[in-house]
Amino acid sequence: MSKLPLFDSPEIFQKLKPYLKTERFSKGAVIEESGFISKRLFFIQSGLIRVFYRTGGKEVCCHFAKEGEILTGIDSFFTGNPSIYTIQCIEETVCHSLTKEQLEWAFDHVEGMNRMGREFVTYAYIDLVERYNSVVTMSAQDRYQQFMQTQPEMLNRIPLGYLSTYLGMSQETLSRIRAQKV
Amino acid sequence: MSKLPLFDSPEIFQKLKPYLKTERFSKGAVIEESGFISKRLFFIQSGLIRVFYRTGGKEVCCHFAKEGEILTGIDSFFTGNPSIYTIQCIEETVCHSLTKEQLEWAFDHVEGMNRMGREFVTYAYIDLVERYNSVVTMSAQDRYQQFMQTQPEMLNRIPLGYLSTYLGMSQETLSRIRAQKV
DNA sequence: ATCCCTTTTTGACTTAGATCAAAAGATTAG
DNA sequence: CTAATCTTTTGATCTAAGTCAAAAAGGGAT
Repeated sequence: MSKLPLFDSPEIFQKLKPYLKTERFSKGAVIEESGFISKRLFFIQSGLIRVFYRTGGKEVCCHFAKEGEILTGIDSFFTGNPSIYTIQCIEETVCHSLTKEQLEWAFDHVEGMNRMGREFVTYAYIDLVERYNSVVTMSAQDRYQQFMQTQPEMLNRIPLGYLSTYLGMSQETLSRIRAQKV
Repeated sequence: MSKLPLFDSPEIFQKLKPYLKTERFSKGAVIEESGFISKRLFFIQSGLIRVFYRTGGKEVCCHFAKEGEILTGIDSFFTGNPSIYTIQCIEETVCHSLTKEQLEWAFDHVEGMNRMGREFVTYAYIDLVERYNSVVTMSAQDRYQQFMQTQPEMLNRIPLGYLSTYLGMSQETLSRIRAQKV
């Protein structure tokens, strides 16, 4: 869900600080379960998180967020409907969170916050458009190559089974592509 | 790119009115060409527009926008880089437009504008996530069914060749699906 | 170490959807 | 109205990637 200037913006960070709730989650911990209303926006201090949903008996990862990034069950958080997404830690993770009410308050009262929110979502949107286009027009192999080039450091951090669903291919296919057998 | 409350929000509309440039484009007219910086945000009064990019010698539609909706070469408009998208009218179209500078001004000076912008992009994002998930997890047939159910009125307005690339399948496949031969 | 459990790889087979090519229908212009 | 052009359909292959199944490789715990 793209980078957020929060950690780079001391003024905003100072203003939000009193409201931020800091927590540590262990590897494998589920932070938010699907079926519930997403109540928090998370600013990740350290660690790695995946967002996935279940369909046809399978889990499909639709997002990974690591240190310095932000995430939420965006559908639910902004609409108030139960979320289809489950948020789970891939690594031990420390993050700060803000409730929706606090965020709304911040949008109205913290100078630059609304703009930051708008810019954040805009970049998230642009990222997603690229990802969308890549599934529609590129081969599985090319998608993997692209991921490898743009986020090589993630290859060792994300389990293959999660990555394959994120890239829109089966685990077997990803394994074969990695072994250059395709 | 989802609905925008502009036309439903008389106050905002009144404030923006002096800056809006109204134009009529004929069917097939190219409003913005790829390779250039997208300078305008369009509020569509009537008609139908497609946004596409070229890849591997083909045109891939990534968005359709009709009356009441808003669009822009979002990547370029917000980042200032040359756009990869071309915006073209599928039907004769009337729209109002705002330059980036005017929009920025509005974000800072028109009450409720920043929020509107943020909400607009948020809904656009949520829509896109669904679309993304549908290409990753659904069959071509199911994607067509879904489109048919959610926007049946568009079926007669969008040429098949455009729709197929939007749905991420070949024109032949879409034709066969429509004829229930798949 | 050894056992258990999870993740990854490999193999054999199937299939959805692509591609290529050509026919049939629509539109538009003169 | 007819020619020219664009759009859609149909048919015959072909192939990338999925599925199913089993073997191999890693990682923790005891």
